[in-house]
Amino acid sequence: MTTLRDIALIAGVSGATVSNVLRNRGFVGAETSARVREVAQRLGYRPNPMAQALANGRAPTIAMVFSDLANPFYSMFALEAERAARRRDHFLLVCHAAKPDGTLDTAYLGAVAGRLSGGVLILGSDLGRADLLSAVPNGVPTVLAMWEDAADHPSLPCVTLDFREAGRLAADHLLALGHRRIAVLAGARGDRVSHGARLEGATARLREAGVLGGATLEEDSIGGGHRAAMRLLEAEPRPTAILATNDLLGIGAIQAAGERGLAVPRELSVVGITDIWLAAEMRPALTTVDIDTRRIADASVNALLDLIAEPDALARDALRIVGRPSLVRRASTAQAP
Amino acid sequence: MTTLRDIALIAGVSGATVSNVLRNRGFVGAETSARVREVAQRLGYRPNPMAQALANGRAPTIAMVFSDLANPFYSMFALEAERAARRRDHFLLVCHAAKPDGTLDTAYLGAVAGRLSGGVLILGSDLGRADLLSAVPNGVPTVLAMWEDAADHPSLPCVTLDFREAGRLAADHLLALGHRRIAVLAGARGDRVSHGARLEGATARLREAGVLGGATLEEDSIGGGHRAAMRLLEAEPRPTAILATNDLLGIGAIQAAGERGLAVPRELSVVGITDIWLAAEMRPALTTVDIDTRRIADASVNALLDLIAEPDALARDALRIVGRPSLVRRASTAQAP
DNA sequence: CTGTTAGCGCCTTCAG
DNA sequence: CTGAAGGCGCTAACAG
Repeated sequence: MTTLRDIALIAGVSGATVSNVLRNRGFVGAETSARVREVAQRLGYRPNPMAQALANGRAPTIAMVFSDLANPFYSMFALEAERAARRRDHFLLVCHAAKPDGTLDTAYLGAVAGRLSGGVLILGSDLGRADLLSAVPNGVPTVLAMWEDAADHPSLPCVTLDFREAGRLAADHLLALGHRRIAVLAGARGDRVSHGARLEGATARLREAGVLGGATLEEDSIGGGHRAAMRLLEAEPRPTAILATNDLLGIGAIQAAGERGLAVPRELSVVGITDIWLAAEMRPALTTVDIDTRRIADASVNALLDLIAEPDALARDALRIVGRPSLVRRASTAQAP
Repeated sequence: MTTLRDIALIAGVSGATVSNVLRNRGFVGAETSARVREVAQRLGYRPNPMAQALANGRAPTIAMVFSDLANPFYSMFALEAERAARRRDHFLLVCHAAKPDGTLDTAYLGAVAGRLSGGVLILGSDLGRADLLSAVPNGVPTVLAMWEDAADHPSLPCVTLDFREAGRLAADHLLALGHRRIAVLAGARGDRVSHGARLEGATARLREAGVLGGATLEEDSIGGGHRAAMRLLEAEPRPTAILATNDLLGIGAIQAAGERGLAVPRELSVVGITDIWLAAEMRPALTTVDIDTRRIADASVNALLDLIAEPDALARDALRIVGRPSLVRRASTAQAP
C-alpha cells in the first residue's frame, strides 16, 4: 500500500508538501507540485480515508438505518440516498438495525454512530419513538426521515412530507370519481397503526364528504392487503373503492379483487400512496399518490451532512417538509359504478 | 467524545491497560480490571472503529457493489449480506457503482477499496468482465458473487450457483407438464444476454426433448417481460408455456397473458428463475426456481472476510458453487392444455 | 514556498 | 501484571 510518505521520499519533499499538493491547497511551487503529482500518479497513490478521517475528525460515511431493505420503498430510498451521499463525497453504510422484536439494536448503532459514520439517518416510518431517542448515542448528528406524523415528531431533526395531505389527495380522488362506499386499508404493525397521518388525512376528508371512514388495519405488505381486501369485499353492500395507505396494500387489494372476480377499475377502484416503482409495473397499474421519494432522500442526506458539518445548523427538533404529494392517475381507478 | 485515554486517566492506569481490559486480553488484575470497566461503563466509552482500523490495519467494513439496488433481487441480497457481515462484526457499505453508461465507476471504487472497506463484494450479474478486472485496484480482496456463467468466470474468487442447472430445472418442469410449445424469454442488456447460462441450460434441455428453443431477449424487468410476452403470444400456434430466465420477466409475462385474455396457468404456464419475494406475492403466484439467495449472500460475505483475513486463502480464480437450485411449484404452471 | 512538529484514537511490542 | 514508547496514514499549525 503506497502511502503519503512513500511518495514524499521519492519526490524528495516532505509529507506535508505532498498533502498540500494533492489537496490543491495552493501553497506549493509549480515544479514540486508537478513532480509530486507525477510520482503519486505513477505509484497509484490513493489516500487512506480512515487515516484522513482520524486526522481531521470527519468520517467519510453516513449510516442509514432502516427496518427492511427488501421493502421496495426502502430500497428506492437507499438508492437515492446513496447517490445523494456520493455527490457530497460520502459513502453510505446500510444498517438493518431492527432486532427480531422490532426494536432498534442499540449496541450495533452505538458502534457506528458518530465514529465510523459521521452521522445517522433513520428511516422512521415504523420504529417506536421511545426506542428512537435512545438508540443513537447522545451528541451524534442524527436525522429522522419519513416520519409519519410531522405534527408530532420525536425531538430529532426531521425530514419528511405531509402524509396527511397524501391521504387527503387519495380520498379526494375517489370522491371526485363519485365513490361513496370507500373502504380504507391502513398499514399496521401488530395493532399499532404505522400510517396514522395518511389515515387521518384520508378519513377526515371522507367524513367531510359524509362518507363513513372506518379503517381496516393490516400488516403493510402485498399479502396483508390481499387478506384485508378479501374480507372487505365480502361486505354487503360491497365498497366500490379501496383507499390503501400504502402501495403494497393497494396491490394486494387489486389481487384480491381479481380473485373475487371483480374488475378493476370498473367494479372496484383502488388507490395507494407512495408510488413505489412496482405501482407502475402492476396490471392494472396502480393509481397512487407520489410522495417524491427522491427529493426526500436527497434532502435527508443533505440535512444530515449539513448537521455533521455544523452541529448547530439545525435545531434539535427542526422539521423540514419536502415536496408536495401529487396524484398519479393510472389504471386502477375509475368513475364509480 | 470519551477516549481510551480519558478512562485511563480517571481509572488511574495507562492506556495500554485499559485496552487490555476492554479486549479481554487477560493480562490484567481483577481489581484494576473491574475499576477500568466501571469507568468505561460510566463514561459510556465506545472504541473508535476508525482508530482501531488504522492501528491494526483492518477495516470493519466491506463494500458491496451492484448495479441497481432497487431491483428486488439485489435488495434481498443486500439484506442478507448485511446480516452475514454483521455476524462477523463488519458493516456493509453499499456502492451503486455503475455509471450511467453501465460501466463501473473506477475512481469511486478506488476510494473505498481496501481502505475504507477491507474488501469488495461485486454483484456481477450484469457487469462487463473487462470492466470488472480493472475496476478494483490490484491487491484488494475481491469476491465476485452471482456470476452467471461459472464455467467461464473472470479471474476473481467467485461465489455463485449452477445457473445452467436452474435453467434445466425450469425446462424440465414444463416438459414434465407436457408442454411442447415453449417460448423462452431471456434477460438482456442491450443486445448482450445477461442470463446466458440459464438460457443455455434451458434450451439445451428443450432441444434434447425435441422442442425448438429460440429465445426472445428483453430488458430484465416486469415491463420487459410484458413487452416480449405480448409479442410471443401473437404467434400461431401460440406457445402453451413461457420459460423466463428471471422472475421479473415471468411476472411481466403473466400480466401480458392477462391482457391477451389468456388464463394462467390453464391456457399458459409461466415459470421464472430466482424466487424473489415478489414471485410468491403475485397472483397467480409464480412458479420459479429457487436459487437460495440467502446462502449465496452468506457464502459470498464469508468468502470475502476470509480472504481479507488471509489474503492467500483463496486462489485468484477460486470458484465456489453454492446450493442447488430447486423448483418451487406455485400457481403459474399446470398441465399443458 | 517548504519542512518540522504535533497530534487524531488506538494497538502492540517491550521493559519494568 | 503494568506502563512507556512507537506507529498506523494523514492533516494542521507553525517555523523557516
